[in-house]
Amino acid sequence: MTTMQDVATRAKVSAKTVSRVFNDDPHVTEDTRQRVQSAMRELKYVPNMMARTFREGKSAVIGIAVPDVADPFFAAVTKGIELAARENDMAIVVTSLGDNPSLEQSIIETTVRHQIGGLIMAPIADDQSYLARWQDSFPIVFIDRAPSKLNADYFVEDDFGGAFDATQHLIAHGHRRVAIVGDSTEVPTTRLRFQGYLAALDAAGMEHSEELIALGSRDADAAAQVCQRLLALPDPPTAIFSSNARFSTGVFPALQRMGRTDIALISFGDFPMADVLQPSVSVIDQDPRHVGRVAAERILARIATPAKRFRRKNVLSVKLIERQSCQPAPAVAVPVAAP
Amino acid sequence: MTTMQDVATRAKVSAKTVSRVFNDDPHVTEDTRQRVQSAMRELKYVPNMMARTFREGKSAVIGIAVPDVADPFFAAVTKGIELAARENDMAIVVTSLGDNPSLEQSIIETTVRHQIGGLIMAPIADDQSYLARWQDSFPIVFIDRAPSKLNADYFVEDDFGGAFDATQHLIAHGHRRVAIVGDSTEVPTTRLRFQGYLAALDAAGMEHSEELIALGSRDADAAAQVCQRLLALPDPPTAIFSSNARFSTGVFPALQRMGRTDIALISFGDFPMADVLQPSVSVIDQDPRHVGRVAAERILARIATPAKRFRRKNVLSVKLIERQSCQPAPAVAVPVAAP
DNA sequence: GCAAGTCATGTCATCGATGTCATGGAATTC
DNA sequence: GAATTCCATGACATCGATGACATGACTTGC
Repeated sequence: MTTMQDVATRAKVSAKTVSRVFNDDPHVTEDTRQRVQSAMRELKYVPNMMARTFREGKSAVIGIAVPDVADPFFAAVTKGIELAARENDMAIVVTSLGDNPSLEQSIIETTVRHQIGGLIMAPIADDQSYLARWQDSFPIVFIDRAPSKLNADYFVEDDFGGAFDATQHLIAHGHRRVAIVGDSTEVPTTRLRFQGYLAALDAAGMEHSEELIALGSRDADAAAQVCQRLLALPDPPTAIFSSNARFSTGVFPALQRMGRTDIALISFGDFPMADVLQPSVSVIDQDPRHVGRVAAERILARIATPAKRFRRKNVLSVKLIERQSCQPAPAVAVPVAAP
Repeated sequence: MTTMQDVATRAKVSAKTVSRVFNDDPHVTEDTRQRVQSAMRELKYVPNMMARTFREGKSAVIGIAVPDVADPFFAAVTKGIELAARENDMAIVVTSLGDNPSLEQSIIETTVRHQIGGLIMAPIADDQSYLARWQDSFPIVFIDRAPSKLNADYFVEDDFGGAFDATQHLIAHGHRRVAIVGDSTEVPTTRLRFQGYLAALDAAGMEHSEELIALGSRDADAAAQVCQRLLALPDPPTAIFSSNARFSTGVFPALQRMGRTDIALISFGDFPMADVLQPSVSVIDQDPRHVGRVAAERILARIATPAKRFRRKNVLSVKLIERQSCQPAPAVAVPVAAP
């Protein structure tokens, strides 16, 4: 690895002058500039990022911590962050938090040791107070879920509104028995989506029925089983609102295996191939790439102007993509007594 | 940020002694050890990774460069690398190379500035000779494609064998008109898959027909159009071998839009939801997570034992996952003259 | 013609952790 | 009791880039 000193020696100047040339300092004569530049070329000089940022005390790296980098949603978020970061010459270090909330803190602390210049995370635990002491070292932005027990910037989707729209969409198609499938309401995101669901039923003057509320599944497989149970009810749902994309990839095949593609389905969160399934699945799209971009831009803005004030809470709108999975409910939805 | 010096001052020792305590050096009395440790706790000391690795000249970070982090295949590879890296206390910095080969070098050079401890990349250009000068600074491992004009470790899937198996599978189901859709044969991976395709036809004693070779598409959309053209032929294919997963996500919907789900399809590379599409798509599975893991393990092994010799070329086996998309060819495959 | 200003370049210190060597006291050996 | 070894600890230099400040040459103004 050639250093500035190597280049300096070759160009017969001091290391400082090489630094000046490298950083386009105007106080260098054209002559020396030429000499230094050709020395750099000959020695194939590549700056040691780490030395620079070590000195600055802050690296040109944005840390990203999400539940799972391989999840299509977070992979797209990562892409969005990466593109925005690269435009500003920053790199990204990525970490998966997994699904064990108790590991969150130690994973984050490991990431933080790398002297990151900013952190973007989608939390999985319900207490981020441990991050407080880093807040004045580098900006922290939360995505997907708001932080708990910590004041920090966050960008979340409009969970309530999206769920409301999704449910309303089903109702508008004539469905009166609408089930909701999702994970635990202890997850704030899910709680909001559940509230949106209830609000939409309420707005339509409908009662919600406890048996159609199937929250608390752990994963896509569990969600699939829950569907079976729902459809076995005496008075089964004609439509299902899947409150997250990961579960939808379990719910859809389950419906298919049971031969019940007549059941309407709408998913909070788009997922791969949703548009080419039979029937294609209507979704509430969250535009993950955009989420990543705005989060990254906030980090960059906070780095550039630390004093400036920004809005902490940011709700990103979602939009309903209508496909085929929400056909009208069968005309004879209510069991009628024999005439 | 509290430094070792801060801790030292508080514990009334030198920074060096704090360093010793931190690194479990036995030459410290129990008494001082206690004092230092409590000082560390009180000040919430967290080591400055960057200072350490700057001194060492090499960071505890593995660089990953793939065409697109959001692509499900590479997202899964990344996950595999991450898991293996984390077990060894290494972080990962991820970069997307995009699809413009001429940018590869500059993107990689930007990544390299971060003093990475190793590099795992899936190249997109056809010349990696520019990496030669870093080869003795840190280990480099290629995945998915072998490097060009550079000697380095690589782990590739069995492109030839997988393509052979896929094609043979179609033939075994009675197909005699088997088309291949893919990108340019300038891509080594594609070239090998094409050769596997030809070899399988040959092994079955079949001639290949030029009109069924539809290579050179740029993206999934182009591949979709190519399918239309294929099916419009006077003597159209009854089966299609899609030589990469990304294109399959274009080919499948195209067949569906044309109402030609009777056409058999097999994809080199699994893709999300392939198992729940109608019909579900048979694929050659590459196990991306495993690819990531073995690549990371090689990097770690090279770091741990630089002198040891390893096998450069590593071909990972692939396996055929049979689903529904390869039904037998229609019995009346050849147009017959009216009796 | 000389003081003040301008400008190219260099010297030194710094960021935090740690390897190298020095120091000085205690323990051990003959 | 003197010589030797051991051991805890500290002082200093180091990694590479760069900010603060110094230096010395040359220009400008009156």
